[in-house]
Amino acid sequence: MTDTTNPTVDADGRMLSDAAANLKLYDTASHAVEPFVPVQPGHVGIYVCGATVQSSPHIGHIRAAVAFDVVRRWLLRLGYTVTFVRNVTDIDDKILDKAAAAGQQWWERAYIYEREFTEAYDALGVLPPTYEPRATGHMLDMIDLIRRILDNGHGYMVLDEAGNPTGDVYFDVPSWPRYGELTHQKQTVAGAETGDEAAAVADRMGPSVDNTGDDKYNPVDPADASPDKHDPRDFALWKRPKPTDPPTARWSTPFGVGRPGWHLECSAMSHRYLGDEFDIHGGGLDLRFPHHENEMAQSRAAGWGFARHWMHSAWVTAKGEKMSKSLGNGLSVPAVLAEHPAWVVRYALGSVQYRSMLEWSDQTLAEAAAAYDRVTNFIERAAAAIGEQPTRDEIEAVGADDLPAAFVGAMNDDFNVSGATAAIFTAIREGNTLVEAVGTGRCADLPAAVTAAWGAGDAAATSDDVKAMLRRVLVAVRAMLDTLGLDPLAEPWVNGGAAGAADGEASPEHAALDALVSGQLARRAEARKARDFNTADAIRDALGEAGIIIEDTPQGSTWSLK
RNA sequence: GGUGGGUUAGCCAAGCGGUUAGGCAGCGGCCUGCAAAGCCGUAUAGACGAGUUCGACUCUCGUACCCACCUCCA
Repeated sequence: MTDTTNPTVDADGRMLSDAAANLKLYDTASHAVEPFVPVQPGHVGIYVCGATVQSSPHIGHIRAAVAFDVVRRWLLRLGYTVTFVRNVTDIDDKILDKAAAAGQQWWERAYIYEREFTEAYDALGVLPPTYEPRATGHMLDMIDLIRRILDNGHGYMVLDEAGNPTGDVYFDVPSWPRYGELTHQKQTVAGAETGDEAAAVADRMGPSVDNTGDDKYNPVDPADASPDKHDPRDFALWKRPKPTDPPTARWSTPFGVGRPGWHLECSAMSHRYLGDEFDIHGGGLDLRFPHHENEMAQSRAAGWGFARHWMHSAWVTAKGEKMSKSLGNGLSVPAVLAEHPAWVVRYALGSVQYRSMLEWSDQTLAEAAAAYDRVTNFIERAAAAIGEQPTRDEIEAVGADDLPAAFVGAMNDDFNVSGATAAIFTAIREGNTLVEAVGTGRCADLPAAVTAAWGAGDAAATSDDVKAMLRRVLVAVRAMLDTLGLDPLAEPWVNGGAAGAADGEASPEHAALDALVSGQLARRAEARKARDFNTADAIRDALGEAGIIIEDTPQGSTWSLK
């Protein structure tokens, strides 16, 4: 059934939405928002740098994961198939050091924190990656990559006096004139040499070094400058063991015994799962330089096209400071989830565009909690008004072209989630108007904006027409929320204490509570009917004391947990 | 010093050369026995200085301030 002449249909016959043609991304390398064109029509390959599993995840780590989860979910809505790779760095100096200090095996520590990260991702509705490679599982890929770089003349081994490999292998930065093409850092100290394009570009932008050749703002620490390096910019591809490294952290290679350099891992793993050239490489902003610059140099020096677009997510700040600087103060994900519902945390993390700094504060969380109430109130009221709650299958099947244009435009504009959220709230407001119309039976005089957006044609006004409109709003709202990972009736929220299990089976506890509360509500309804408001208010107050909130509607009273 | 990002009303946060962003908080109204929820309306903006323009928050230049990254080991 595949129509290979139609570029909007991929190899699996999956339809790409019309909206997919308008997706634009900011690219770190070009510093511009530009149209997204995939390497392979209908398919997107993404590699995101995952965690170095050395300690518990904090809110800053998870923000990046949520940001790229939204990227992935929107690409899926657009109709793309997506191969999403997020690695685990499970061998690293810090892991070795911290494990040794804690009396752990390094792999023991890595596994413990890898599980914590996985639990955090799951709790916040971050979809599992298509592949989640560990660095230690890809030694052969790394060795192959080093060999390619050496063969191409862009790296060198450090030999001992007897001419044997020491285990140190460096990337030869001066041999790669395109070095700096991602972050455009100033590359030369002694002035631009001929042929160094990046340096020439950098030099045109202005000098970074004073007349004496010193750079007081960026001094090179002599202790860090290995005498084996040919150039101070060269970075390690492979590292000989430190005396303190345990025997289990040493791998034999043609270049000597040792372990991988940090940058090498991601180049090797991204190539294994995504091939020579792929669409998007993401990560936290602090990875731009040197990590991603070096990855790019390595992979391209190995002869691969590597990533076409670079996306970097910004910080979470606390009191204006980058989160990582204020660690140890209860902002680990488990600590935050102990105090706030997961949905609220996810909303707060995803409430601004990925390139904007996100200030983490009580107010951020309070606004997210208010958003939760507004969203779930609408979803419950709308479902009650139309007599059903659309299934998850129906929500997931909604394509980008069926969503409000304002939402699509915002998401296509480099994932402007603020604009997208505005579209959701606008739809909720219009949906609430329809809920009122159904409840009161006054269906004749709906606002023109509402019928224009959700009506099926002429401005008919029967109750069934209004319900049909409301159903469209409800499906669209939930699908938009789902694109942000926030449909309250999706996993993991639906079983995680979210109110209103309208789509699923109620828990036994909920059923028991419902029976008890319903009895009280029946008593109260009788009291109200008899205009005995003292009794009615007393019942409401008593339930309120127990954390149960009563709301009176034209269809009767409902309850929910505070 | 280099590189990148930013400065929008009480707070958070968008689009847009002239037409309501959105949310939270506030105020007025409707609905309600009273609430809650919801709906309608509404005040307070665009760091500063110049320029382009019939018109700039939006474009250009400059200034100030804030934040981050800067060479294995975020």
